[in-house]
Order: sequence, then C-alpha cells, then structure tokens
Amino acid sequence: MDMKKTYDPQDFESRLYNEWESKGYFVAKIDKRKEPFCVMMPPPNITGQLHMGHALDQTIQDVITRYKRMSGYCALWLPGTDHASIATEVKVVENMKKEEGLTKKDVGREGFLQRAWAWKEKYGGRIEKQLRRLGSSCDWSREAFTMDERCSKAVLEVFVNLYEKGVIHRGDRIINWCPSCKTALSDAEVEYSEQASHLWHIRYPFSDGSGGIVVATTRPETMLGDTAVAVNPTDERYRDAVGKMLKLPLTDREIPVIADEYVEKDFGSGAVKITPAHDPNDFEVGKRHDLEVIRIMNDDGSLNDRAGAYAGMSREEARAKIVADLQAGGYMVETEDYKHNVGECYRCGCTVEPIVSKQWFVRMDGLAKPAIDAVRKKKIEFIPHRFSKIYLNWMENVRDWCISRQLWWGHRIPAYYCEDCGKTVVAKSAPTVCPECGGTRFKQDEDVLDTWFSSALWPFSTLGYPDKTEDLKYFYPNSLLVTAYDIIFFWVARMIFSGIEHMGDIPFPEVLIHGIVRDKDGRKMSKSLGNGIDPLEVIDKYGADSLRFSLTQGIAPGSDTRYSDEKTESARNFMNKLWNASRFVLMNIEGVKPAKLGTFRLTPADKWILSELNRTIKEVTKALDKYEIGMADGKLYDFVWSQFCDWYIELAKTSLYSDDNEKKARTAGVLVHVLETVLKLMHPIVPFITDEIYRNLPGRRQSIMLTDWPEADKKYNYTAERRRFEKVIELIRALRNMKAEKGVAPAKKVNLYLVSDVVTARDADYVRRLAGVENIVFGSKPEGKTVSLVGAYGTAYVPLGELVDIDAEIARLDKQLAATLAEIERGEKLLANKGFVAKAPRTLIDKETAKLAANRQKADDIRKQADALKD
RNA sequence: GGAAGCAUAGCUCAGUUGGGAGAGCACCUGCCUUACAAGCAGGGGGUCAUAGGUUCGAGCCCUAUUGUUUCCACCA
Repeated sequence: MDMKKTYDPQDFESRLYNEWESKGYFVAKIDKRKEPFCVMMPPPNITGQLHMGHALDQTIQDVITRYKRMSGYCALWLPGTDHASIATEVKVVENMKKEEGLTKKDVGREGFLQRAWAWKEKYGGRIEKQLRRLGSSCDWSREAFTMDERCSKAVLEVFVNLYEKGVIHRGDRIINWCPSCKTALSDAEVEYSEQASHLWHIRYPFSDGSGGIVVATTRPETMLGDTAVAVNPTDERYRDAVGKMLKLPLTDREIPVIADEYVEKDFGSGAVKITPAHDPNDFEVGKRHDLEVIRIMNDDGSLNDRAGAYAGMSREEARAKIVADLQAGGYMVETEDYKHNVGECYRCGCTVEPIVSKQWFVRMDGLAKPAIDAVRKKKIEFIPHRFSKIYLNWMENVRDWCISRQLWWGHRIPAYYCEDCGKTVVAKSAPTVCPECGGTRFKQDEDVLDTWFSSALWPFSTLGYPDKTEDLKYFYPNSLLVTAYDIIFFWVARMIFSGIEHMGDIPFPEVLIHGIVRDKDGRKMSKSLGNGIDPLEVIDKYGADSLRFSLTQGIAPGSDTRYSDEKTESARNFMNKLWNASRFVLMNIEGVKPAKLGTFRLTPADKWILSELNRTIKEVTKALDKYEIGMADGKLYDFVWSQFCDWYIELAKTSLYSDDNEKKARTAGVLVHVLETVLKLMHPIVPFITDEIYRNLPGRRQSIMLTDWPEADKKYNYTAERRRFEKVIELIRALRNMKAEKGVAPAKKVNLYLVSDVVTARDADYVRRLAGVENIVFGSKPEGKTVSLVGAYGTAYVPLGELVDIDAEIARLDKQLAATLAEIERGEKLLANKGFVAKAPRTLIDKETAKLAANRQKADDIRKQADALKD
C-alpha cells in the first residue's frame, strides 16, 4: 500500500486524467451490439473562461456519461466550442484597439478575421484545458467548433435549403439595433430592465390653427420621425380631428390624424404619435395606413440629417435639447414621472434602438408547429416537467427570427448579388453566371449569421450532417441534453425545430434542465458584483472531486444552487474520510489473503453491511436513472460515512485484531468487496479519488473506468438479520448514551447483564468493543441496584457503582417512562380509530399493534426498575 | 398584465406513489480510542408560511391568502 496519511488530490488528478485520455477511454467506439448514449456538450464560448455554471453543467454531464458508460452503453459525450459571433467580435475589437491602436475599418475584413482566428487559437484552447481539470470524460477525438469545416458545411446546407423552401427571406422590418455593437439583434437577445424616466405630454397644433392634440411619449426625440398621430376610431373626443392635419413641432412637416384600433383610449391622452421607423407597433400602424417611414438615426445611435437642426447629436443630447425646445416653444404640456421597461443588448448592456432595417429572417410559423407538437405529445420531455410549459409558451408566441448580424466574425451569409441586375443568388458557393442577366460580377452579402444559427444545428452538424456518416446514423437522435434554464429559448428551442426540419426527427428525447450557481448569499455570480468564484482556484485548493461533489450535493433538477467554500470543505472532508477508510482496509489486508465471498460463513455484521450495501446500490442506481445526482450523493455519503466507517469498520476490528488468521481473511474479503463496490458507485461523481484508490486494491491494476456498474446481489438481502442487527446497534448506542449522560468516560469498562431474545453470545464481541464493556452475563440481572436500559433489544443492566447518583437514575427512568406512556397513548388512539383499522393497510396495523404491545412491556419493565431503585 | 418556482432546525437544503420530521454546517458536553482532529462519541434545537378543505391519517393532494424569486409580454 502506498497511500499518504492525508488525502491530497494534487498528487494524482492530472496524472490520472492524462492517462485516461491518452489510453482512449473517452473515445466512443461504435459498437452495434451496444446501445448508444449520446450527449452533446453545450459549447462554451471561445472567449470564455470556465465559471461555476460550466463546472456544474460539466459535472452533471460527466456523471451521467460515466454512469452510462459503466452500465454498458456506447457512451459519447461530444465536446466543442462556440465562435460566439458578437461576444468574440467585441473582444477582438477591444484588444485590437488596445494592442495596436487600430479599428476594424483600419484593418479591413480580411485583417480582422486573421486577428479573430488568432484569438480563437489562443483562447479556444484555454477553456478546453480547464474542462480537463474538472475531469470531463468527453470524446476529444470528435471535438467540434461551430466555425470548423464540418459545422460550416452544415450551416451552408441548411441556409440554402431554408431559402429554397422560402423559409428564409430578406426584407425591411423593425429590428432591435444595438448602437454600440452596431448590429441587429434577435428578440431573444434583448433584455428588459425597469428604468425611471418621464412621460412627456406634448401638444401638436392643428395646421389650421384650431387648437391641437396632446400626445404622450417616453421617447420625445423620435418625434422628428413622426408621420401621423393616431386615435382610437371609437373615441368621441377626437371624432372630428380624424383626417385633419397637424403641424409637427420643431419641424416644417405636417402630419395627419388617423384612426386605428391599436390605440387605447384610456392611456395617457388617448392620442399616440406614430413613428414607423422607430417603433414596432408604429411600424405596423404605418403599414396599415401607408405612412411614410422616416428613419432619423444613424447606426451609432446619433441623429442623421433627417433630424434637421438636431443632426449629429447623440440620442441623449437630442432628447435633452428637444425637451428644452418644446418647453421654450410652449408645446410641453406636462412632464410626468414614469417607470417603464427599456430594452438592452444582452452582450453590452447598451439601450437597444428599434430601427427599420433590411435584414434576413427565418419564418417561424411552419417550423414552430412540429416543434410544439413534439413536446406536447411527449416525444421530448423536459425534466423537470414545468419547463415544457415555458418552452411551449415561448414557441407558441415566437416571432420571425432575425438572423443577420452586421458583424464579420461568423458564418457569412451565402447570398450573392449580381452587380449588373441586382438579382439575389443564394448558393453554397459563389455563382459564376447570373441566371437573370448573364452577368458575371457578384458581391457577397456583407453580413454574418446569428451565432445561434449554427448552435441550433449542433446535435447533427457535429456528427457529420449533411453527410450520412456512421456517427450520424448511430448517435442521432442524441439521448439527452443537459443545460441551464437560461438558454432554453436561445438554444434548446432552436435545436428542436432545426432537428425536426433537417433530420426529420427530434434531436433528443429528454432535456435535463439544471439551475444556475449562485453565491453563498443567493446572488447571481457576476463580473459587476465581483462575487464570482473561479472553479480553477477551488480545484487548486480542494481538488476537482471535492468541487464536483460540492456542486452536486443536494441539487434537484431545475433548481438553483449556492456555492460556498464551507460546502466544498465538507465535501473535501468526505473525500478524506473515504481515503482513510481505504487506507484502513489496505493496511489490514497486508499479509492477509482476503477470502472470496461465498466461500465462508458470514458474521452478523457482514450480513448487515452487505444488506445495506445492496440497498445503497439500488438507491443510487435509481437516483442516477432519474438524473437525481443530489440524491445519489446523499445516499453514498450516508452509506460510506455513517454505515461503513462508523459501524462496519469498527465492528470488523473485532476479527481483524484477533489472532485468528482465517477470521481476518474473511473479514478482509468483505471489507474489500464493500469498498470496491462503493468506489464504483462513487466513480461517476468523484472519478479521480475512486480510480486512485481502486488501483491500490489487490489485483486491480486497470482503471476503474473499465469496470462494470455494480448490481445488487439477491444473495445478500438478509432482511431479518439486518433488522436484528439494528437492535445490536441500538444496544451499543444505549450503553454509550448512558455513559455520556452519567459522565462516565467512554473508555471506562463496565460489566453488563443482558436479558434479551435478540442479542446473543455471537454479538458479545461487538458490544464489548464498541460500547466499552468488560464482561457480559446473559439471561440474568445482577444483585443490588442497577442502571437499566430498556429497548428493542430487551433489558440491559449495569451494576450501579458509586459513580452513579440514584436520584438521577430514578429521574431518568421517570422521564423515559413518560415518553413511553405517550407512545402507548398514541398507539391506543390510532388503533381505537375505526377508520384507521378499516382502511389502513394490514401491514401498518400489524406494525402498530406489535409496537403497542412492545411499549406496554417496556413501560412495565421501566416501572419495575424504578421501583427497585426506590427500595 | 400573464405564468411558474420557492416558503421545513440558527444557516444551506433533502424529504422519492399520503402512513411517527432528516442531513450537512453552526452550537453544547466529553475524547489525540494504533484509518481519519479534514476525526470519534453523546446532546440540545422545528405548530413543516397562514387559513380552510379532501382523507382513518397531510410537510406531501385541493382552494385561498401572505412573503419571496424568476421567466414571458411591453400600452405610447
């Protein structure tokens, strides 16, 4: 045996990972005789650093993958990274500015892409190394990147297909524009936050000088783009105004009053300024009434020359100036404090601007329907189930998906425009001749695709689609998707409709949703709060196994978890416990050949621990089958610490420390069997320590990764013996408790007289060793005054030495008697209840009846003991 | 405005088809007992948010209320 006294994960974690990887243990070799189990790793951003969210997500996937692999599946966990178009581009631009003092314009598209790829080479590898430190058993030989050749081919295929089906189209619509990133965003990429602002009431005078109409707005600067004022057609107040012209303040334009159902009579003044170029609702109203669309903003959010005197000002400057000018001109009727939600870019936090713009869209109605059905008909199940509601709600109300981005880092849109006639050609490669005019000069669309367009294809693009590869045939549909709830819309929903559309089948039958990792006070970890904890630092300090155990402890699907060093410390202590229990086992089999189970008669303690082991195998297996890792953690923790270490190892010492070598060999056999099984059960959760210990076991030189998942052996279901032995344990506990209560040192040996039907001479050594007993006399009570302990094991008598106070002993017995009488009353009441006797299950009634009889007996015994002392 | 989750010991959370309330940490007492002080033994501590209901029986099922968190929508 070569194990240090204290658990030190730094000694072996890296060494083991390198070995696993170099020996190819993570590689899924297609084997038609085995059932496939395939999980796709949600690809981390190449710009990213490993954070606690990844650590949790990775751990869950790794636990499940390792469990399935040991259970005989051909398990593939396919890793990869995401190019993260917008996030990466922002970082590369920043870096370029800092390092070289250059802008995108300075270096041009080619120069920029060179730098972006260099960035990817530099940082893409960083997160992969970090995943390795966690112990992730993913198949690096199949590693993918959303912009690699494989995935790019799939993107082209899908784009062209959807275009030819008319699902992808290009048009002028209101989109969300980020003036800082200078690109369009999808609806999902906008986050809303409540901000304190004002509702400005502005008077627009009629052109004919006959008064005016007051409109309310939160965006006064957009008035420069107004092309109408709308009122509700049923609104009596404005009946006569409809059709008249208004003079738009601060401009020389005139705009009409129109009637449209969209306007709520009860809100504000009941009249709305209509700015079709800068508001989605207004855009719709404008289409209905054929209004002019006047865009007054540049791409950077500043006002353009359609804004007259305000041209060149930023949004904020223009608002202040316009408000001041309106007040000066006597147009401002009222300024009201007002709270409302403002949309912000999910990447940079900048306020997004709804702007009319020419973009590419995916038409969603046709795609959404089968994706809704798949979840409704339970072909895809969310775990926990409530997330399917969230998914359905979103999918049922989804609007067309804006997929073009005015960026350079990403999949460039495969649309080519004929420079002679303007014809659009969408194709996998650049066309040579225009089908319209025969021209030969083309210009490719400048835009790239939303980064989520490629991640939507992840379940099949990574397997070789559109080629019909062996991988694709064997591993599609995948088996399970694991992710946090915050990307259900971005990613999960889009994978579902993409899989159905392009593969003709759902991408996965189950989606396991987990929560996010919060700090110890329940706050979201974030850069701005500075409360993030680096998983790598935790691994350096406590080891990857402790982090994995800590993160999964007590988690339930779908709910958030809190990280604290205290939890990790406790997990580390558990690792240390397992380490030392193993050392104990190994120390005690040195020079002893552990006997093979089944070749000898088991002791009561052996039968007890083997029964408990069986229960643990069943419970852990059941928990992992349901992906309840927190439950599995709990069962293992309890078995290893409270049963194996606290009891069995102590019980085992009765034979290990004897002179009987055969006895020692038998106990060693049981110890090794239990330890080995526990290591296997724990391996998916804490892979490093379990393999390190496993290789120290006699005759096991190979990795535990190559072993099979344990199965409960019916031979070891000693139910009756287990229950009996629990009473032996109860007796030992009662004796310890009595000593503690009376201030007797635990090491002080006492003599014991035991009247019992269940605890017999074969248990004597256990009681002597674990309860600090010198001699045991069976079947009789001693002369003189005694302390008596009454329990399920019978009655135990300890001669009352001078150490013990008689009054205190009587008081203790009185207290116990009262508790027992209360129990009797409860039982009598329950059994007197006709409803209970009539309707409760037979076994329960029997149990209660027996318990009542036992308690009556116990009360009698206690009374007798108390009386004896009082004499 | 719509929807969902959560509410159990001082703290963080379990509680598996309804059948005597649990763990870890913290706290108190006693122990360096030859695997482990990152430990051992013992102990105290809860009207399971509130009010009804279903049931022989409710932490668990139903209804309402309160508190709290989150998601969706975005009426200017």
